[in-house]
Amino acid sequence: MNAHYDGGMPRRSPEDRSPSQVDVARAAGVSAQTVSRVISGQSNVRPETARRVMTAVDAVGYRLHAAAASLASGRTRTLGVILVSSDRYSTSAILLGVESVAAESRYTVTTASVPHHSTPASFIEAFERLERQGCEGIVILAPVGYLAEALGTRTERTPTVGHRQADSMGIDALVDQRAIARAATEHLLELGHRSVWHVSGDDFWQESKARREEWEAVLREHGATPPPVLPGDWSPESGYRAGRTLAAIPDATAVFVSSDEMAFGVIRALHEAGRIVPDEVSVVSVDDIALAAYAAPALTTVGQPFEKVGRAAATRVIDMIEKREPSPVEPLHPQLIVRASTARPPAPST
Amino acid sequence: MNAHYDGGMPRRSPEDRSPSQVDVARAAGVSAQTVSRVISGQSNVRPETARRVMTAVDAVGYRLHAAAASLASGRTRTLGVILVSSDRYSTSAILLGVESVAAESRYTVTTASVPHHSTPASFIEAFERLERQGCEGIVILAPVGYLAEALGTRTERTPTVGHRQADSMGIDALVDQRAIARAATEHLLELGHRSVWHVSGDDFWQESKARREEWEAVLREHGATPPPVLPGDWSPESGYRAGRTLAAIPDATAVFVSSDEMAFGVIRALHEAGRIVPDEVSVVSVDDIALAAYAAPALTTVGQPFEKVGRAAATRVIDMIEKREPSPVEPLHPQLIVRASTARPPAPST
DNA sequence: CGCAAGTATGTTTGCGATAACATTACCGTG
DNA sequence: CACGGTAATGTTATCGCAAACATACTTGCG
Repeated sequence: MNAHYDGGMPRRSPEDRSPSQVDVARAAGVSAQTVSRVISGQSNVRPETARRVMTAVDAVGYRLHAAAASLASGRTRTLGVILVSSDRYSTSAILLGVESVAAESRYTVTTASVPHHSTPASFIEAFERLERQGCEGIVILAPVGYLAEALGTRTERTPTVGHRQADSMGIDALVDQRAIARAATEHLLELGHRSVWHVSGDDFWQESKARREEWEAVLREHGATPPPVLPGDWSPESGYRAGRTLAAIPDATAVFVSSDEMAFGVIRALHEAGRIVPDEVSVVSVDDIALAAYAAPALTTVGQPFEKVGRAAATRVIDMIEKREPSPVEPLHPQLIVRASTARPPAPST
Repeated sequence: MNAHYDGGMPRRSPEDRSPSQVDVARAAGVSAQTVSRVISGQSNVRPETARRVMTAVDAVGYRLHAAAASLASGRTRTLGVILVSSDRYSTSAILLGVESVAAESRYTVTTASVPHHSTPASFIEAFERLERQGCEGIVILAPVGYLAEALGTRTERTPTVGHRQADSMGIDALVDQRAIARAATEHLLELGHRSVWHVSGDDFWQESKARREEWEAVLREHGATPPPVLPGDWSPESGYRAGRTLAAIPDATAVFVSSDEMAFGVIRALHEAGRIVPDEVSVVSVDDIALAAYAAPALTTVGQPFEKVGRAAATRVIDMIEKREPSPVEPLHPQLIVRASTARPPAPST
């Protein structure tokens, strides 16, 4: 760690400075303020003048000095993204969505990764780092359950959006996690399974809880008693452990697994125990990662429109920052993709 | 797209301003400049004074105003990262590495994603966007072959790491891609296979080419003629297509696949064609993603230390920015992980 | 025609930090 | 003990831009 970040650098000499609005102004024969107005797209400028300024901008090769603009205006036009650096796939797709909206609105995106298995402290650290860096809004791609609580009033200072559900805690829901659980569970029930087991995600994550609750609710609606939850943590390993447990339960004919990656583990455990998927046990998971179609058997899974989620999240924070009415957002529906890991339950062997 | 990004915002009134170095100075009974010196860790300050200042910093809740510092010093302390938004999942691990080094050196990281299948133009666009935003250095997590060429002299203005530059600067050079190909190919040869086929990555990527060349070289060293390359693009789908081709070739008993994700596709195609992995065909791939151990069969693969790659890349750009001697970098060795997708070749069926 | 209400532009000031320069305090030495 | 040198601190100018305020120059309407 560099305790001292800078020994000081000499000021650049005036000649090699990059052109400023003053230079543009001179070239265009207007005042610097008018240049500023043209650059920031204000309206009270004659089109003819604006054109002259833009020509001068090109001529002298002017580029807005972000720091100066920020200092003068008190705005940084920066969005922060907190992402969990894990092997989970959704992240980069969401980030792409966030960035493209940000770029359209002339915002910059800075990121703060937290390691895969993180404590509340690392999220707080990341959040504060982004705040320190002057982010005007923050998108959290890891709405861990305790997050709203851990972050406390920080989210009041800085508009914050999470891409998944955090019930009314200021981090808004974008994709309906309950709909995911419902689609998955009902699919299995409709195939004729009497009950559905569940391998949950890390309890840490809010969405994990939402899915579990909805899975329970759906089972109850259909008159089934939810079996105990098999706890997972999103990793394939945890899926494998859950799968071993499950394999030992002859009655179990269907599982709803909270992520594709865990489903890989579950299926392997089942396979090793000699239980055939989907003939003996059906598996539905969530995410539709690229590999889902290449599992053996190919996974039936509930997909989420990740890039759109990112776009929606960014749109929302920007609305909050600029205190606008929330823009209409196209609904983000999860989608069940039926492949080969689900089937009708086996005929009772009696 | 918001053509006009700002209608103008009123200046904040003096009361709700966050504390500045002047406020700290007042509280500590020193000059603002001394506060600045303490904050930026310069040496000519009595320890006692520094302590008083730090106490005052805490007391008034001071935080450095990045934009102001940037304007005054002419430095932004910002690193840009260009990343290809794909399901490939090395990305987030590398990003984490970059960020942690950046944070240690008090740099900020901003990202520019480009879509999965991108033209040179989108890279240039991303690069220029980062330059416009004032990044002092750029890390490109997409060692695309043509990139050095496409970027041209831009990389002279802004220190850049990540593509081949003088053959020693690139990400691809941070981890020896040839060593990866060698480890994989020799492993198969040592098992007794006469020849090894190859499913390549996207030709677009520099590392893809390096691996292919080394695979050829190793085969030649062992007196084998390299069979034609089966072209892939990193996606599981492309692996599947290559796998179908491969399945139709009875002689083929071993493949080196340039990514785990493609290996999933290859194995599925082989399986569908009734060719058993590893009994009839051995498969080695690259990356060691979390799911590699949960493929059926578990993948033998060559792992890369992604996070360390990120750390090394960031360390290097920062060295370049600050015109220091390159810091010593711990060597980044790929590692062969033998699991269940490789075996001795089948006995000749004659 | 005269005056209010805009519209387009210019002038001045301030954002918060730091580089450059100025000053003071303190040291050892011939 | 006067002198030069260095370490610690203070003073001033400046970075590039946009807000606030000031000034021309339009337009519309009674």
